[in-house]
Amino acid sequence: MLSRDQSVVTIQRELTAFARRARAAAARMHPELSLVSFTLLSHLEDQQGCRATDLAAYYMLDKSTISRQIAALEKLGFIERISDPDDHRIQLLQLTPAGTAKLAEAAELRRQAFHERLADWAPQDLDRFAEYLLRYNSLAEGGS
Amino acid sequence: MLSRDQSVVTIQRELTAFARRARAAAARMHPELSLVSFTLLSHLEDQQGCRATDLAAYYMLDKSTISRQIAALEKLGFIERISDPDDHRIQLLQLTPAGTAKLAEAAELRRQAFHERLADWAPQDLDRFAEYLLRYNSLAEGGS
DNA sequence: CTTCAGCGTTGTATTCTGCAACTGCCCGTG
DNA sequence: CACGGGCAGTTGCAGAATACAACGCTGAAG
Repeated sequence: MLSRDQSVVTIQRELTAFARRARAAAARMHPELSLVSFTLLSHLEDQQGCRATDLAAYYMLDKSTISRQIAALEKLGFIERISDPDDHRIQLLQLTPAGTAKLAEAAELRRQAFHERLADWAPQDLDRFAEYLLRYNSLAEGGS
Repeated sequence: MLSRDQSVVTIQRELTAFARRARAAAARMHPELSLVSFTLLSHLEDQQGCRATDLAAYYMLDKSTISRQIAALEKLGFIERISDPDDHRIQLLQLTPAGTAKLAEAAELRRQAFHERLADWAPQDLDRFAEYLLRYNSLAEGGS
């Protein structure tokens, strides 16, 4: 077994390597939907809609970046803005049917790719890997 | 236990979420060294030097992108190019002492952050998580 | 009413990235 | 030996993503 420090270094290195390739890999899988767009749509689906500021906070992006991404996605017809009647500063962002469909299509491509890559894994290993990632990311949510 | 499909979907989602934040997180940790620069330097250290083309292939980046990154890192004095005497097309890229020091400094910051985040984990879980990531990435190396 | 804070947009500059064209070099074939 | 093809790397160019700062609008607190 690796020492604690070796394990941490390995985890760090491998997660970084993955992150480094994720953008290009996502772009190859579905050229029309960048990694950012894809994750934003996913988030909207999971959350059943949310505000632009929430997206910015969650993904550590500037609100201006989100604003432009949102504008592009709206122009494509994938999301719509619903003004909050109580507070006109707030826009609730939601997926349109077209956006839901597009997201499902991209997600299916990704799902297939992941399934292929993980085809050889034992179910127990998959389960544990998923659990570890969840645990890691839940810790990361608060800060760095 | 989760079903195989649930596990795969979770792995996909969580890896993507991590990738989405990695750049910003890395930028906050050491503003002088972008995620790309950091990973390139790390790769050079691990491999004891390699060619620009190898970096491009490994990280799925265009060779022009690598070329520019390399040029910037050379200008900063972090790497040096050594022409292969047998084949003048080839440049062996290597870390300079300054590059090694800079990398160590950034790596230490990252290592601390990871250690903190993983402080609560049992050694066995760390070991398995590291193993899973290695296994996943080694499969990914060839293609998507 | 006035001031302040929160949400979102827009202007501007920087950085990253890919594609295509180009140079220089190596190697195999005729 | 000359030539053509292929590999390594660079550069010109354009597009996208991003951050920072300044602004406008709205709501809330005093």
